[in-house]
Amino acid sequence: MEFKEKKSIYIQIAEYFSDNILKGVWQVEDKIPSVREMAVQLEVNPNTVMRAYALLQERGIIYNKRGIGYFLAPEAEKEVKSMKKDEFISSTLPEFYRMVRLLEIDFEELKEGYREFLEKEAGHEEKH
Amino acid sequence: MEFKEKKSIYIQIAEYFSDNILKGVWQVEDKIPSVREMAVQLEVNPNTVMRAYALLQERGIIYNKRGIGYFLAPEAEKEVKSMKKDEFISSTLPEFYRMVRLLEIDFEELKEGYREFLEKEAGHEEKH
Amino acid sequence: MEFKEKKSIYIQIAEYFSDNILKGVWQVEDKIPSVREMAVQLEVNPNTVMRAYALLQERGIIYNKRGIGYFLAPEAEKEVKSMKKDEFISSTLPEFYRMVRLLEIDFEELKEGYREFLEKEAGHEEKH
Amino acid sequence: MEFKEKKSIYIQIAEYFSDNILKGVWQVEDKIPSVREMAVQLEVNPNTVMRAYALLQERGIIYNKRGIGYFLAPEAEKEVKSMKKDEFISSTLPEFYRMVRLLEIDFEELKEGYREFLEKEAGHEEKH
DNA sequence: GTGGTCTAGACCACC
DNA sequence: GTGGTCTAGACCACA
Repeated sequence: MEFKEKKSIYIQIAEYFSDNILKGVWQVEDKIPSVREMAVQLEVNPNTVMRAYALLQERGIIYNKRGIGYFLAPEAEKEVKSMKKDEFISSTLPEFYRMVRLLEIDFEELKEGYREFLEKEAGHEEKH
Repeated sequence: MEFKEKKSIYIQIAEYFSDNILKGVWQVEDKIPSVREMAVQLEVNPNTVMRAYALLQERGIIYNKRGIGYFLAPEAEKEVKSMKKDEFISSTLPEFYRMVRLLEIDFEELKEGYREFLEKEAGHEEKH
Repeated sequence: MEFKEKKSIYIQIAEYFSDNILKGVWQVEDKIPSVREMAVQLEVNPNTVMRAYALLQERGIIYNKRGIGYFLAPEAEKEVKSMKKDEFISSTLPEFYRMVRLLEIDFEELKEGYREFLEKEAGHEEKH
Repeated sequence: MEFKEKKSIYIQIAEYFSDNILKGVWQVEDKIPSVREMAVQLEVNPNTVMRAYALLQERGIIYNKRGIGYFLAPEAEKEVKSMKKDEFISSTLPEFYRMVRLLEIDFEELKEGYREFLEKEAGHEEKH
């Protein structure tokens, strides 16, 4: 996994989990990798993974069984979805509209671009 | 002018200028307020304004006449537009598509939302 | 390290790094001293060091790993060399030619002077 | 006359005078243009011209007859020459040697470049 | 008046 | 520990 420059790493890790839950890759009650394991895999400081897990736990997406590990919460998918939706409405969408307006971009172009985006992603999926 | 919590102030100041240039509020060769003046007006430290101006100068949006002040560069509008477009394509748009896809949002809804956004903005303009 | 009066300190710090890279003292991927550390060592304010580092980063000579520190960029030497060469051609050389011409200096003398300069520098190196 | 970005304007004005004296364009005891006249001609603030004249006077290159104007000092050429030589030795030359060494430039190339520089300048002179 | 540099010291997010 | 941002206040050169 590669990290983008701008966002903090622990946020990107948390998003990686959220996205996979939303995509249905992981199922409720699954055990998720331990902090140490994840840290090695991502080549990241364990503290950073810890922080990502703490964030997810705080939002009710995962929970902890002491001495055993972290698990996906029963409500995980619902939580993630509502969280993402809030984020989309309060942050992504306004910024998007603002830019479209400033740059006088045609909405139809964007629709076309989205179609291409979906195709490209479908291509990626097949690879796995 | 109010500042958002997350973005650094000097970035927001720079964006405030960029946006106004794009909106045609300011014209090429206009003198922009002095560092100190702007600092008083925005209730921030002069250093912070200085930093915003330095950023804008570096990007060719404003230029300096020594001992006199800062002025909008001839290429200001072109520079801002190309800069914003790059940002949109490399950052805003991918994030937007990603979210739309994850949340399985209908594109027609967004189009409708955009129409409302424009109306709301038009309302704001009239107030001034 | 001593600073000259005329040039700003942060520029001199940046040049100190550039020169050392060009001389091969530092190698690609080396970690460079932290901002605070450097500030103590040079007896300047951390902000001043920060400014120098920001300048070097902007020019692609160093890069940052968040929470860890600054490192020499893979392209550091190439960047520095092309930068210095540009500076030499656009600034140092024309000024030099202009002065030589005005003062009607013999080029052979300068060649001799350069030989002495190299010897003197070699002497300095041995001291270390 | 156009001014370079980096050097302060009043220094550039002073250098413009020095250079012309050294080139023999102006002769001892010539009256030089009044501050106001010069300011209009150069499209510059009179204060700036004043500062340049003050600098030249301080160095014994021009002198002032009250109510009449500024004149080239008898020793003007000698003064300028010694001043420039000092500047060359203490500033231009060391910087030049330093760069030549860092960039590992061949001295013969520079000699060739100087020949071209002289030819180009000769061309310019003829135009006048 | 203008910008530009620097210090001292604080606070924050991140790893 | 790391960088990054910001404030307050000072001083300087320049037009």
